[in-house]
Amino acid sequence: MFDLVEFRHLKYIAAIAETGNFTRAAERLFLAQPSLSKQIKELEDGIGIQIFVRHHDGVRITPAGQMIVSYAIEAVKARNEIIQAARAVHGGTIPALRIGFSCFVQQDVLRSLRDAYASLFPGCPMQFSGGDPAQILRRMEEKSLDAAVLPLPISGEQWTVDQVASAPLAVCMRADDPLAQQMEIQPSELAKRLKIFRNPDAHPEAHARLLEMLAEIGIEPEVSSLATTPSDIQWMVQSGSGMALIDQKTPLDQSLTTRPIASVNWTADTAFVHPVHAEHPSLPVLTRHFRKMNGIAPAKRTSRRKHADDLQMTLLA
Amino acid sequence: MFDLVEFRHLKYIAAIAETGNFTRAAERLFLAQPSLSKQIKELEDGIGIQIFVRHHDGVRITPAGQMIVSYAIEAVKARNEIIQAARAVHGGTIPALRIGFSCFVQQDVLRSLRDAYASLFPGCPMQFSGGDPAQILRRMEEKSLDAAVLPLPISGEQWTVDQVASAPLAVCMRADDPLAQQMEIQPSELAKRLKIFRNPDAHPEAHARLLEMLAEIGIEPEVSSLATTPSDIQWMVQSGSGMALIDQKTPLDQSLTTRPIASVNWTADTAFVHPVHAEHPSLPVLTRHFRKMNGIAPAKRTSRRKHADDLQMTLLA
DNA sequence: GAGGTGCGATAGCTTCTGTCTATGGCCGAA
DNA sequence: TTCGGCCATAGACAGAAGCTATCGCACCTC
Repeated sequence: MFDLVEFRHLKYIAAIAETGNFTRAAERLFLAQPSLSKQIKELEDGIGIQIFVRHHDGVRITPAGQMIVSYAIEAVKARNEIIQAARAVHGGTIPALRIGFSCFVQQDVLRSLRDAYASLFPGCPMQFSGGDPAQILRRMEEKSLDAAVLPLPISGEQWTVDQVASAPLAVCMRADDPLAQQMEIQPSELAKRLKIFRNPDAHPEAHARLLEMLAEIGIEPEVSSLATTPSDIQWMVQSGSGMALIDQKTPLDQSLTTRPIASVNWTADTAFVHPVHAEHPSLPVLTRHFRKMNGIAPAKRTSRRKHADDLQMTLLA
Repeated sequence: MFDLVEFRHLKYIAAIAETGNFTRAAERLFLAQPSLSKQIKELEDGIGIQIFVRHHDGVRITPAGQMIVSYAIEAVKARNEIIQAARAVHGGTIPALRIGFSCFVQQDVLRSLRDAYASLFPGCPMQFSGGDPAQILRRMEEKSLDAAVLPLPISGEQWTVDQVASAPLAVCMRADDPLAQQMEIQPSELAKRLKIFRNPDAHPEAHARLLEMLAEIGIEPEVSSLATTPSDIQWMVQSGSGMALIDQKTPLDQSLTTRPIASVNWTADTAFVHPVHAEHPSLPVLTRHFRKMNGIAPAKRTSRRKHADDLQMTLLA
């Protein structure tokens, strides 16, 4: 009974749903319209579900049909991508996936990426190479890297960006700093002490954005120390050169601590980035994988607060 | 080229992979062995991927084949479940999905569930009903509820449990409490002041687990106030009856605040639970949906700290 | 209201293909 | 050597998917 449903049908269903019209769907499928009608009718009868309601001016989709339509579109795309990727694996034409990453990206993110890749592309090698975001983007443009894990923001039409992690942005300071007695750091206090930054050349866009955000809460920091790695930053903070802003998940030296900034809710976000016109055959599958996660994730997305009060549920006792 | 691949093939591939043998797979599929051989051969030739390596004593799976095999198994199952569910929707035989929830579950989790259901089962009604976890489990056994969103732990062979949210477990206290000046609460201090608990009858397993965890860090609390809702707890804390442990995401009254417990990393986890032998036709699809999220999720799962810290334990709210 | 237009359904024929049975080749165990 | 297990090949056949031609229906225009 389920076996009546073949990919062929799913493709037809997707085309009909997208054109809203058997005739045009048939054209798009290079098929005669009666063939299409017949296939769909037999399918509907076979599985006992009416998918489309025929009108004189096209078709409407039933609720049950909508379920099938969404599924069909997804399923066909997934099939094609998997086969494409498996073909590449089989042909041995999968070169190592060359991933660039910033040393400011948390290791567990890289680990997750590695694990996901290993399970999706068994036996296919990866190469990781660290570097500045600016340099890594350049290397992706030169095609000496396939993809990267980088701190946001990354803008530009040429990049496909999927956020994969997010952590609060916090003030890093010495644990024995008097300010560490406070729960949160006030912007006014931060303004005087925030002096350690990443080298702006490493990720100009992120630096600019950070300064912009600081300006919004009235901070125009004196940028006096430039670091290139998280341990540089920690060393600088430790040696008393000032405070820094870091990803709260960064593993910290014992002598250091972090505090949130009062009245804001900033995050350090990390994304999986690759050129829109990807070259490496694994990228569509990987991207699909990430999108699924972010899609309609139940809970976990604190940013969903938007609908805070539209919640109306039938309460039964 | 992709269109050569039909569900029929995926079913065959899955059967061959599972039996390791064309002949037995053919039997299982009620098919003559040559038909199967021919189908697979044509498929392999068509898409240009060798999936199986034929030996005199059966078949091995190539790496590219492995990708396709895993995909095939998943895809066939997904198709069947979707059709099953759509059939139920179409037949109007989908009774309202009756969800029980504990009032200690954060609303955004319920909202996500509602949204996911609405998008997977357009037009199908839900009914929510609040209550104690113990009572809700009982009602699921009696089949007056289909599924529930509950704090972990939930054990027992009869339940299918999928974690859907997790938040740090924190100490809830008055904002003007002297201890609120501290960043973290030491277990020794907590021991004296922790007095407010959920009614143990509401979720005996969680209560027991909480006491066990507290014992591990040397706390044997005096359980002097019993609450049945988060607002009870907040009221009790506010009125000076002691401290409580709560999900850090709980919306707090202004006069209250939370602090982490020093040296541990406990979380309050929430799960989607239903009887293993589910009755409601949407449950396979919903569960599949949640599993996808949790599967190989790249980062985002703060609860993954387990690796770093054995002390981390699944807990209650 | 007559005729035109756009859409889907039906009928009948053709072609393709998935399945069957029968058989062959290969390898290892008895 | 022979037998048994396994997969591949060959040829026949039936069913299914496709095509063309045509119909029916609703709506629009004049």
